[in-house]
Amino acid sequence: MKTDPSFFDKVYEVVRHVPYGRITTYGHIAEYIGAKGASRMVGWAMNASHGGDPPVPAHRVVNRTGLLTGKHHFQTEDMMQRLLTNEGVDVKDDRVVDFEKLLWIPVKEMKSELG
DNA sequence: GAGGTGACTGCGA
DNA sequence: CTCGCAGCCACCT
Repeated sequence: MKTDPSFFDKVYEVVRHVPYGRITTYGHIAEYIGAKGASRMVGWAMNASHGGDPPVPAHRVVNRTGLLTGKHHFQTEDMMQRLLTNEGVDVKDDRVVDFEKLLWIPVKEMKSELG
């Protein structure tokens, strides 16, 4: 079908599946939608997620090092960190503390969900 | 149709 | 450890 969901829609859906108090990375999202290596597109999609409906918790998406690289694209630079801390995710120096523990992998978690 | 952009990632020095 | 380069692919002009 040429009317298949856009690349962006795939990204949005995965991000929306990220549970509360959890985070994921661009690479894992890209891999899940079959665009492994195209992690840049994920971030690009996030930029278009503003005003999306339903809203996309872009603040739960960070780079592979847990760094809040996209915080500059929020309403305010401290918005991303604030949202994360609000969910119980501790952030320090623009990095997610114990981000590996809070890391949520769609390719892994979503698969289990299907079963 | 062609060129430029980007909220990333991996590898080498 | 830090710094730089190349690959990746959809969207915009």
